[in-house]
Amino acid sequence: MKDIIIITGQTATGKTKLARDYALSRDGELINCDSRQIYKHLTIICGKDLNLLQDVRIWLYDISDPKKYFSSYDFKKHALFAIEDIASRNKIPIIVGGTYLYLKHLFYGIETETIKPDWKLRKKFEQYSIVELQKMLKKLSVQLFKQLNQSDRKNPQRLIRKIELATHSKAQKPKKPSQLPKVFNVKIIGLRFKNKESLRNAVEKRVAERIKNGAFEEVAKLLEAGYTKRDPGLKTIGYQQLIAYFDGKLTKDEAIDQWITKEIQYAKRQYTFMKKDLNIKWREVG
RNA sequence: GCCAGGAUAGCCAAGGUGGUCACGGCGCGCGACUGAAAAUCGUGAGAUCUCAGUUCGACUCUGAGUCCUGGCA
Repeated sequence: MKDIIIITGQTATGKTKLARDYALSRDGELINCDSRQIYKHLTIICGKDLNLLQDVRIWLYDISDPKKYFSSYDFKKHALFAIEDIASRNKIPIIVGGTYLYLKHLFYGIETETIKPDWKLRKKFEQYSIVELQKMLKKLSVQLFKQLNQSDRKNPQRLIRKIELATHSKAQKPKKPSQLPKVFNVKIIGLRFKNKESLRNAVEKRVAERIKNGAFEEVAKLLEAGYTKRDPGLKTIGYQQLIAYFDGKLTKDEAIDQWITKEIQYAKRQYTFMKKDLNIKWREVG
């Protein structure tokens, strides 16, 4: 059995640093599993720590354009390739990042993964109301609608995805999902904060640092280059708030406060999602 | 000091010829989430400035007080 180490957990817990330590001490290579660090040009606000990683190889960094959508399926494909490459050279793959959906997809697979996004369809239904989307889905497949929980029934993104599945299921039968081969001995480490205070402290400190490092300048440059708040890569905490500031919708202080708040809320959501995975071994920080 | 306006949850804020559980938004708590996930969504707990009066009943009307905002001095 070959070892593979996963380092995930809440934002701002120091995952990258821990991953680097492992990579150095156990001769490993990193695979990024942070849905934002996938993107080129997003550096300061999403915290690519290039200094920390000078002596370690990292995969899946800066591989997609912020205007392009990058899915958990895309991640899985790239990650499987990297894992195989790393392991074939007898090094240890170390996956690091807080995007649990990506990990979930990689480890446990997704049954409907062969039905790919239909952008024309998504575009079309974007403007539909919840009620209209629900009607549409019920018309196509009462079954799929019934399987949705209370929350998903009012979630436009998920309703649209289900409509997508319903309209394409006839043409493409889902094959067996591919996922991480069982030959690996997987160790998942999750980092989480001891309490709310330590989380808030860490986030505040990190935001202040990123502002000092040029967060505002980074956003200005992206806007100048033609990126907008609607681009997949920029639908990201930090960028959204600073863009609102540049648009005159928020004051500087409001933008910074909201950035911090959203980051804290995100950390909470991450843990809510991850704690259901009993394979994660938790370590507290803060 | 005078005139005018205002005081509703941690913050912003609607309301009604006086009558069951006072509209929302943000934040906060909890949760969902199988090709958008730093996304998207569900759900819960929080309030009528103080005192007195009118009334069967006042957050809503009257009076006094306190505080805030603008104008005049």
